[in-house]
Parts: sequence; structure tokens; C-alpha cells
Amino acid sequence: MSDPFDLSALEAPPSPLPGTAGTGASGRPVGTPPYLAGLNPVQREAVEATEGPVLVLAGAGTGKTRVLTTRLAYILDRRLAYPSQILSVTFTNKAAREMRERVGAIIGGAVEGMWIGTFHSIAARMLRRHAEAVGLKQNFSILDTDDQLRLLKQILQAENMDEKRWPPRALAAVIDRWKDKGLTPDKVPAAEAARAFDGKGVQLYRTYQDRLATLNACDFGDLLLHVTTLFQAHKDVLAEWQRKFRYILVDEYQDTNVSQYLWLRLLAQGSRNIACVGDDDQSIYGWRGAEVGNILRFEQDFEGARIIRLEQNYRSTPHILGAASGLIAKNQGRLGKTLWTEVNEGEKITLRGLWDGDEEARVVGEEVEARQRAGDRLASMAILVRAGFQTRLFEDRFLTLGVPYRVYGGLRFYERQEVRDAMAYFRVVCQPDDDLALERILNTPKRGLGDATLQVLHSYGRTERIPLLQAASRLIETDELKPKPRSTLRKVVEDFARWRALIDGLPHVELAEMILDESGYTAMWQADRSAEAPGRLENLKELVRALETFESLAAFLEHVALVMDNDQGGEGDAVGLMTLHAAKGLEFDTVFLPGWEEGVFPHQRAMEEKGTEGLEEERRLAYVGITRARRRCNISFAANRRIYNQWQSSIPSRFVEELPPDHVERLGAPGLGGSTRFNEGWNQGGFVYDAPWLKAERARTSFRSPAGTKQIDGTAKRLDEQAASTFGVGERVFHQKFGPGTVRLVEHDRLEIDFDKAGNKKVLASFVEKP
DNA sequence: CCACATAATCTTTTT
DNA sequence: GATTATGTGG
Repeated sequence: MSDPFDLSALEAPPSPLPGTAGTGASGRPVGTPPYLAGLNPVQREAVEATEGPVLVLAGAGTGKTRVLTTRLAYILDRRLAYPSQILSVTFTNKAAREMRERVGAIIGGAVEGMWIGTFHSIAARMLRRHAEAVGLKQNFSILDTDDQLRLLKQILQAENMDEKRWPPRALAAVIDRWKDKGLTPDKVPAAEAARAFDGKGVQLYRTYQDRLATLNACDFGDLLLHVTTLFQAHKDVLAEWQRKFRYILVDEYQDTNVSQYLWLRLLAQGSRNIACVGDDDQSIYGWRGAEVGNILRFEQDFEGARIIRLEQNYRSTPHILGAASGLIAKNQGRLGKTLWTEVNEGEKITLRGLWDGDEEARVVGEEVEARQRAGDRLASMAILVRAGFQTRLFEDRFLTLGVPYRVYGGLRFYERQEVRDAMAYFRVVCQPDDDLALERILNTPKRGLGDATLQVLHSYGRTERIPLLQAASRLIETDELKPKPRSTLRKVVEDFARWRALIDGLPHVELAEMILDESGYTAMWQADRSAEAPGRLENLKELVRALETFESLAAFLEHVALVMDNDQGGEGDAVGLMTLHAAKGLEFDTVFLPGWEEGVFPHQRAMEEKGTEGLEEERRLAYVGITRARRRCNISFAANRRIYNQWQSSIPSRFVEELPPDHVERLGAPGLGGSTRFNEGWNQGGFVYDAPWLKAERARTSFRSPAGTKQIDGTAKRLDEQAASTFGVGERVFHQKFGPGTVRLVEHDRLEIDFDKAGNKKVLASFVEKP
């Protein structure tokens, strides 16, 4: 049943049919239904414990997904509930899709009625049903991060706040965190309010919410926040939903934030049949408001909760598990699990120190090719990086090698300019109050409605407290605007009115084509002679094709807002390239973990912003990375790295030292017969890694800092002095990597050198020698 | 109002 | 290096 408002399933649950208590849905005997076979005793316990609150602590690779899906199948097979009475919440769309598929594979079509989805999509579905109760209309828009930022920027500008000192991004972060905690503007604690954004945080938050209301829109955080406040204010509505859902399942419980937790708790108070699955060691979304505390506190929150631990690992070799366990043991405040495996063979984790990022990419590339020659599929290998931009070096390398690769979570289809423009048109048609969408395309294609016209519209809209399109339709009746913009604007207003009138009359695909055509948007790209234009037109066609699989424009917009993944699957065998975050839940035979350097991983910002807590989250990220590997795990770090255009020396990540030596084989590491170039690099590189935009930080942590007392400081200092004193401007020098060059600038231990081949670079003096 | 040039900033991780 | 904010001239 696809009608989101259908609550007909609120009737009593199906009681087990007489005489079928011992029979499955298909009438076969249920000694051990086939789907239960092959589960270990603990897994089976987790499947069969359907009544009352349950927390399943599932370590990496312990068959978590299998337990979840089997549990759903079990509930249905035993006829404990109709599909529509089951709520299954996941964190990502990918996980939701997988769950749907796997349950479907076990029990067949019954999945259709089940509420399987992400927190956000399920909350959105509920909110559409009750929009009026929170001051929205049923057709409200869901804003993405981009829209959110533009709106906040407008608000900040209206408040005359300095954009440099108070960037919209920062305000977005503050507001998002409040929403994550379930705090509406009036509930933000006074102390925090005083601190945030020059004391104006809450006021800005309130203005933002007001604006959202007039735009008939909400952001991601609102989806949950609105539903939770709705539940709290309308007990009858809550009771309705509590009665509906007999069983609730939650995946990745360690990643839930307070808002999600509150929402779940309210819903679960009905049946009390809530099962949460998670692993505190894999909590890696603290920066997004996730509260590990939710999982640590489960027993107190849900009285009589049963805790089941899944500890037998079916994925990795003992060395991989040993390395991961040893590392994660450095964290405090864990619930504690002991992963074990029956497998007792396998290779050690490898650890390599390399000269620079290029060499690292080269070595990884060689290894990938070697494995391929050995018969491994490319798709059985993955490179997991800390931050998105790190994939680039590897892409370059694979491109030159001709090795197919696939970047996961990169730029998404729906984030392309032309797609977003087209979507903006659709948004205005479906939801005329959506100013952000209108602004986006008001002058796209160019119509001569520039800043000046927009300003007039805005100020009129603000004083009258009406949305832009309404403001426009009134303004064209006045002589406020000059004749030319006025008539153009009239055309736009009339266009949208016409399209809107056709929403129910015309099939939505035809309407979409009409809009793109009559607006001149398609023509704009057809006239464009640039290289990208054909591709953009192709994407527009693709967009229209995608529309066909949806019932309406509105349904399509909802999908795009909430299911913005581009898991196109992709054809052909290819190496995976993704961030550690994106890798959670996946597994590969061979995993490469490059870039294990202080500042990169653990990331500088994580430690600066959240201190020890941040560091522990980074360590959990490392744990997630290692445990993705089934058979081989290769960790590496580079002594030098180019950030933008600057060369930086770096020291190996502290996590490298924390790996239990028994499970690690060091290749090419210092003192172990590795590359001598590497030895030089890493012994001399005196700098803690930092990015150029952290100049202040560099001044503090540089080894020139007088605060330093470690022995390595002394060494570095000597090198600095030596370097600074021995090179002079204009002198000819030689660099291992860049070859010969001329010194242009001396700045303590840093030299700016004009290399004959490589051009102008900044390098550490210690890497340069006299010819 | 637009087109082009220059300057500044950027990057953690994502529903 | 790339994208985006700002400024200048048509």
C-alpha cells in the first residue's frame, strides 16, 4: 500500500491462526524454518526475542544485518503483526534498500506494506500527514543544505552581521546541533544561548524558523523535530501511531541523536517492542549530533531491556581482528565486546611508510594490479580515506594505470547544476511559496531580472510578509518596476500559474517537459557552445526519464530530497574509492587505508573541536576501517604531502603506534630496510601536519615553538637553524623530487624555490641539498 | 544588467 | 587547484 496516509492497518494485529501456531505462513511445518537455519545460538536468540525492549550489541562482522532481516521475517512468519505494523528504521538509504531486498528475499511480497526507511524519510511521511499541526501545509518543501545556507545567509545579511566573522555555515551548524538535541528555540538553555553566535544565536534560530514557516518548508532537522514536538503536544496523534506500530527495529542505534531517540522512545512506549541494534565502537557521527550515550543508556531508558551480544565474527582473519581490537581498546567508556573468530589463519596487516602521497598512490596501484593478476576481482578491493579530497591522488593513478575505479559518495546526480535548476522549476510549480527555488531560476535562463529586480521583490515580500511569487504577481500590477522587467516578470508569473493549473490535468512527465521547454531552460543549454552543454542536456533527459518511475512531481521531489544517493551500482568490475564514513557496513577482501598521518587521520579539526572525545571518534573510525577487511588490510602513511600547493611534512598517525605489533608486518618502515628516501623524510620532517588554513595552529605546534621539550624538537630546531643559515636567496639547490632550482625566499626553515622543471614551490629546507 | 577579470577562500566526515 | 566572492567596464 503506497498511500502514505493510509492508517487502515490500525486494527488489531492478526492473531495466530487457529491450528497454525506451529506452521509458517506457507503452511509448512516449523521445526526450524529454513531462514533460521545457519544462525548461531546468540543470533537466534536475538531473532526470537520479539517481545519487550532488546538491545543487540553487534560487533563488526557478526551478522548484524542477517539478524535484523531474519527477525523481521520471523515476526511476519509467526504472524505476530501485519507488515504495515512494523517499523524498521535505518540510518542510510542504502541500508534501508538492502533491508527491503533481503527481507523480501525471505518472505516475498509482504515487505510492501512495511515501514522501512531512514529516520528522515519516515519522519517526513508522518509529517505530511500532520503538517497543519505544526504550521506547515501538506505540500511543504524539504530544503537541502544548499538552500538552508542561502536562507541563513539572507538572514545574516538582514541582521547586518559580518559574514567573515559569522559565516552562515557556522550558524547552520549551531542550529543543526540544537535540532539534533530536540531543542526548539524556546528550549535552548540560557547559558548556551548566551554563548552562541555573539549571543544572537537563538534569535537568529527563531527568525530562521519563522522564515521556514512562511516558505512552507523545513530542513532535515525539522523533519524529526516537528514530529517529536507534534507527538508531545498531541497525545491522540501519538497514541494513534503507538497503536499502529507493534514492532520497532532500529539499525545503527549508536548513531542516533537525541531528537531521534526522543522520537523512538515516544513511539515505543506503545508496544514496548523495540529492538535496537548497534555497536558503540562504530559510532562515528558524533559531529552530526549522534549520542553514543543513547546506546550506553539503553537499559535505563527501556526498563527490563534485554542485552544480547553478538561477538563471533564471520568476516575477518584473526590478525585483522586482533589489530582492530588492540586499537579500539585504547578508547575509554566502551560497553566492551570481545570479537572472536573460528578462522585461524591469514596474513598480518601490512604497514608502509612512503615518501609522499604520489608514491603512496603508486604503491597502492601496484598492489591492486598484483592482486588482479592473482585473480582477484577489482570490486573485492577498496581504498578507504578519511576525507573526500584524498581520493583524487588515487583516481589520477588509476587513470594512468587504466584500472577501473568507482568513487562512492562523490558528486551526486541531483547535485548537478542543471538538475538542481530543473528541480527548482518543479518545486515552484508544486509549492509556489518556495522562494529559494524561485530565486534560483528567476533569472535562469537570463531574462534581465537581475539583482535590482530581486531586491524590489524581496523588500515588498518582506513588508507584506508574503512569498516572492505572490509579491511578484502584485508588483506587476503597480508601476514600481521599470517596463521591461515588469513585463518579463509578468511572463514568469503567468508561466508558473499556467503550469500549476496543469498539475492534475497533464501526466507529470509531459508537464515536466513542457516546463523545461517553455521556460527556455532547455534552449539555454542548446544554445550553449561550451564543452559541458551536451552532457547537461543528457542529464536533463535522464532527469525526465527518472521522473517516469514516480507517480507525481511531488513524489519525485520528495525522493530527491530524502534519497539523494547515487548508488547507481555501476556496471563492471571496479576498485572502490570512498571515505571511511561511506564504507561503514561494507566489506572487502582487500582494504587499503592510506593517509595515516597526524592531522589527516586523526583529523586536526576533530581533535581541536572535541578534544579527547574527538580523538576517540577518530579511533573508532580507524576501527571501522580495519574491520571492513576480510582477508587483507594495508595501512600506509606518507612523510610528505602536498596540500593545495604547499608541501608539508608529516609524522605517522598515533594510531600506527597503537596497532598491536604482533598483528602487523612493517614494510618499508624506518630502520627496517625500507626506502632510504622515506627514512630521510620521516626523520627530518619536523612538522606536525597542518593545513595552510590553520596558520595560527601551525605557529603553536611547530617545532620552533619554545614550549616543545621533546627530544625531536631539539633535532628539528638544529635542522631549522642550520637550514636557515646555510641557504641564501639566489642560491642554486637540489631537491629529491623537484630536481634543481633557485632559492627565491628564505623563511626560517622554509624555502620558496623556483624549480627549473616543477615551478615555484615552498619546501622545507631540510629536504633541499646543495648541488 | 551582464560579461569578464581578479582575489580570496577552501575541505572532514552526511541524512 | 578550483570554485566562488568581488570589482570594473561595456
